[in-house]
Amino acid sequence: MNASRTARERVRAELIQEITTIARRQLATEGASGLSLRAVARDMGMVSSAIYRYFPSRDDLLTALIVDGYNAVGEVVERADAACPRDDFTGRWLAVCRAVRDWALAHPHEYALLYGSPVPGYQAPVDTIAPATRDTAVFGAIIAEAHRAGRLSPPPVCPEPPVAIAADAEAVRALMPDVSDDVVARAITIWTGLYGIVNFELFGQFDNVITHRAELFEHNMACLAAFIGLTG
Amino acid sequence: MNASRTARERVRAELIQEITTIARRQLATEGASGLSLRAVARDMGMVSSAIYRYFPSRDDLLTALIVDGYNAVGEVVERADAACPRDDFTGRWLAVCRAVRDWALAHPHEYALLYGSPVPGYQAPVDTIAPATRDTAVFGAIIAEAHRAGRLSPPPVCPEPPVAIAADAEAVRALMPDVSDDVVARAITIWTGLYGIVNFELFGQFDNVITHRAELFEHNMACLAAFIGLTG
DNA sequence: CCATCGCCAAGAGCAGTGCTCTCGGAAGTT
DNA sequence: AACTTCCGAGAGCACTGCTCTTGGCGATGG
Repeated sequence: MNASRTARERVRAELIQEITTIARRQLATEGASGLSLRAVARDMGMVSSAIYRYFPSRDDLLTALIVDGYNAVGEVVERADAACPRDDFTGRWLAVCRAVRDWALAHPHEYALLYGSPVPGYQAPVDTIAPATRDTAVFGAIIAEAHRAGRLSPPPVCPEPPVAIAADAEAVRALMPDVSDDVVARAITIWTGLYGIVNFELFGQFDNVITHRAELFEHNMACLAAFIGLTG
Repeated sequence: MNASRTARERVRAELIQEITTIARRQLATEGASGLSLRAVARDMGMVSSAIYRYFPSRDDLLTALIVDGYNAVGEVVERADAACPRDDFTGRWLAVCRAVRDWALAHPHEYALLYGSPVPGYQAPVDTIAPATRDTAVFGAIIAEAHRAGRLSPPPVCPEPPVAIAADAEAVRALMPDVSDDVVARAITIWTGLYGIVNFELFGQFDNVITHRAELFEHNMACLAAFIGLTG
């Protein structure tokens, strides 16, 4: 029957859920390299080989955690954006920046798994691509809507973008239609700038140098907003 | 005698050198997590326990590689800067940016060890601090000398930096005397921006999105130079 | 209702890891 | 020549990811 089969499937799904939950807890305390299938099995009162019924390899478990992580940061970013007045574009940008940083500080090991050095030998499967673009889509929407509302006027400090990046810009424009190549390039600049400063804070480059990190971050993001020409 | 003692010391130093060389080769091919003391020992025809006479733990070997890595990128940056006319500040900035990116692309695993996710449980000892600031010192010098030469005029796009970061700015000013808090904040922005884009390129965030990476990088760095007000 | 098939936990086992300990020999010191 | 120090070798511990086999339990089909 379908019912019984779904019962089987249900307990299976629940076990998978429990495995990822325990794995995420381990990831949070030990870090990615300390994630051990055997330890997860021990925590569940199972034998290590049983785990392999649900995750064929450690990398598959990592993939599940990565997908969860991208979705978590994506959701946090979407919520932060949604909580802002639609026409406060600078506010929306700052809100999503704070959301990213706060989530990163709260889940440093998960963040490192997403945006840090890739695990050697690990090739991100296609399943991770879609969740990985959730936050980026929000950024793109903010820029696109600000542009459409006429609230985007980039100050003329940048040189003209080279023609070589026109093709890439065309692809990126899927996220933010109608903006110029110059704006696309600036968007990439502030996008990488956001994650660059979060990386430096989390990965230790600010140690012994910068102490008022929240204030610096806030100011930095405001400057990047001004750099791309967000007004208000 | 001193001579014999130094003979002992010399063969010891040579062995340490050989260990780090082999370890660096392994790091380049396998990545940090694939670095194995036993494999290094095998490559040297030693038994694994003998390695511990020279490096008390795997982390100590990692530390040696990290120090070497910081010095390598520091030297590359210094050379790139030194090859430029002293008063071509924009050119110097772009040259060091390219040097960082080229080195990162040539030594991805070493770069990841320096600027990627920290190895869990690994605490960078004080020995790594000084080498880690070699590249930063070059950046600071470029900004400072441009300011002194009157060739630094930041466009007025940024809000005023908050007073909270004044203390940090004072510390950073050791690298670039006499500049304003605003310039310090912008310097941090372009500094994190440089490594942010290199991180994204190396760690896979540009995959399936950006193909003309050298051109985008070049343009991006030129924009950051304009952002901090480098003229010429 | 019974036989069958498929899923799954358990255990043993392999090859590898970091690291510790002991032992014996060689090199340097007095 | 005796002694101390250093160092390589080997065995061993606890751990890892992963594979294979075994046996049982539950769902399925006749």
